[in-house]
Amino acid sequence: MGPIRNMLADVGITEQQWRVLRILEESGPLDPTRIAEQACLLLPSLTRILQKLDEKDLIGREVDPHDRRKQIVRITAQGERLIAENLDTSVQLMDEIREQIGEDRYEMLLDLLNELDDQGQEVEET
Amino acid sequence: MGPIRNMLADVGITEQQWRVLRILEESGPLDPTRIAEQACLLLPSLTRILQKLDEKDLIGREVDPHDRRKQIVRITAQGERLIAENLDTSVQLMDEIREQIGEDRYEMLLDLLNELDDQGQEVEET
DNA sequence: CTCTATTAATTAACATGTTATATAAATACG
DNA sequence: CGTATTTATATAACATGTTAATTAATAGAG
Repeated sequence: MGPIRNMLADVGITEQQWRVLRILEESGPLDPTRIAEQACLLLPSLTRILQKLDEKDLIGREVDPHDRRKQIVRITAQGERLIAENLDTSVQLMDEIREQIGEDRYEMLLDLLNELDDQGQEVEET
Repeated sequence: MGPIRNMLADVGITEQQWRVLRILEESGPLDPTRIAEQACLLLPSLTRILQKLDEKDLIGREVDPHDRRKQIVRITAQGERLIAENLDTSVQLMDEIREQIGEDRYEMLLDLLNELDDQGQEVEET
């Protein structure tokens, strides 16, 4: 179990749920499609994750009054509290990982993964 | 859907099942623990994959006579035929991916991922 | 030799990945 | 205006990832 996964298990959420929460906290209210883009998740996965976060009262959802197909998802005060209580530890753990592999190598890895991801998108469009 | 996944879907197996089959074809009969190591799979996942491959008669299994806790898993003639009929296409598709990202970058990516794996770390974005 | 600890594999329970399909609402268009 | 198409989200069905618990067999200590 990764150290970050350990920490999150203690507060009862998964890595993806944490990821979605952080996106909502940083970017403000969003509709599911945009959350999925930012989190690199497919919509069926995101649907389930939002249902879990909703049950835990970490997010709230309203129908978009301008387009009733859409939702507006926003983090709750309780969700913000959960982030505030764990962000420092999370950042610290990420720093340790970056240190162990090396800052430059870490950046390179992220670049390569993004490049691979971009390529995957192109292939889909044919 | 990735191009390789597409090809495998046509013959009715998944990428992981293909991966396990190829390991058995290259390395010969193995016990599940060693297959899991080579395929970077956890044993519970491998257990299910072996069950599926067994149902499709692509592998066979016997109890190890020297240690009856262990199994000896081997690919069947039908499994070897499936690989023979698809290996060329698979290698071709992988070559295309390597070309698109670049040979040097591809090697670098594999190195970095192996390094991460050696450290027992995981790619976790906060 | 017996009892306990360890090992190999499986099962259970839950979360996510992936593709196909469904449903409702908005848009396009004749 | 009414119907066909598109868009946003959800559901279904199956495969895998992940951790804990279980079972059967072996190895080891006393």
